[in-house]
Amino acid sequence: MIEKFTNDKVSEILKSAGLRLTDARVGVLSVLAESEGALSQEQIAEKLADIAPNKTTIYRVLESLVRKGIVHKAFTRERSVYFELGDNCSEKQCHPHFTCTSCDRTVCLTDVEVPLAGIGEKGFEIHHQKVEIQGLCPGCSVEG
Amino acid sequence: MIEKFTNDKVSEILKSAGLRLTDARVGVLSVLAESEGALSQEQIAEKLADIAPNKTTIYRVLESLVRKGIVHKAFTRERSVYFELGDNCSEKQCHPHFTCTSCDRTVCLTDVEVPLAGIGEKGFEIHHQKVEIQGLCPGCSVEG
DNA sequence: ATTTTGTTGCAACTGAGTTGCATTGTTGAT
DNA sequence: ATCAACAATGCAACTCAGTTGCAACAAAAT
Repeated sequence: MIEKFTNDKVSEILKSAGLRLTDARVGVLSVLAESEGALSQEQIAEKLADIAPNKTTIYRVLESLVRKGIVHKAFTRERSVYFELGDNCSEKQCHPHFTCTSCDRTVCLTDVEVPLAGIGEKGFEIHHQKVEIQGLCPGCSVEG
Repeated sequence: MIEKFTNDKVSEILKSAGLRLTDARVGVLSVLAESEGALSQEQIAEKLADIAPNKTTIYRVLESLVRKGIVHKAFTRERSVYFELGDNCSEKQCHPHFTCTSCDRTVCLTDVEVPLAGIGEKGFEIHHQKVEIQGLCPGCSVEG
């Protein structure tokens, strides 16, 4: 598997965003870069057991990264927020997320495009459009 | 303003869903029917001050209504879930919700259609697609 | 090296939503 | 109308993701 982000790349991202280079930030960003899908604070904490940052720190790191647009809040499940890198999203739209109601897994549909809602002429200015889909994933729809 | 649902209509909906007719259920359903937008448990409780059902009851009523598809979880904001009637949604898609990042209001775009993601040939079976939009509402985008 | 300023850890807190259980209300059969 | 069966309710205690205040600390600028 190809490392999406080298350590140098992570440093560069943080620097150019005007964020200080700290172990926690590098850790969180690396974990998100290596993950297939979005992760909750708890999942990030598990993967950072070696540097074991406090959960408050992880939340604050995520907050700073979200503010800079580097990380997105992908969706909320079971009362927890799931975070992911914003690099698989176009300017105004995140890739859709599909959650299977049978096997309960969530999949990132990074190659799927859904057009922006046509609400420009009504005076709305779209900054960000998010699509969430529920249904049966390929595996479960065959079995059913 | 036109009452969307008469009391008889509410009774009928509950009966045909196989749900018992109780004060709490009629209350919650009426409140949602009369509301412009989605409401949280707390907002529903405020509007039901006359019958003052316990918050547990409201959560359980909402759960039963969601299970029957009468009510939808529209979106999550500030860690609370907002509920609305499912009657402004087509079979497989809810109307989009727009949240203004300036005035912080959320608007139901009931007349806006966004096509379903084209993921059928990949084996996904879409049951429900939800669209959330952030940006500036007509009022705020003029001022800015 | 020192100052400035942003970051971290800790412990205590918040509050939306949940759970178990005793009580009450709805419904359908008699 | 009465009653049994079962579903719905209220209450109090709980859960747990996320937040807050503050003191200690570390990164970057001088």
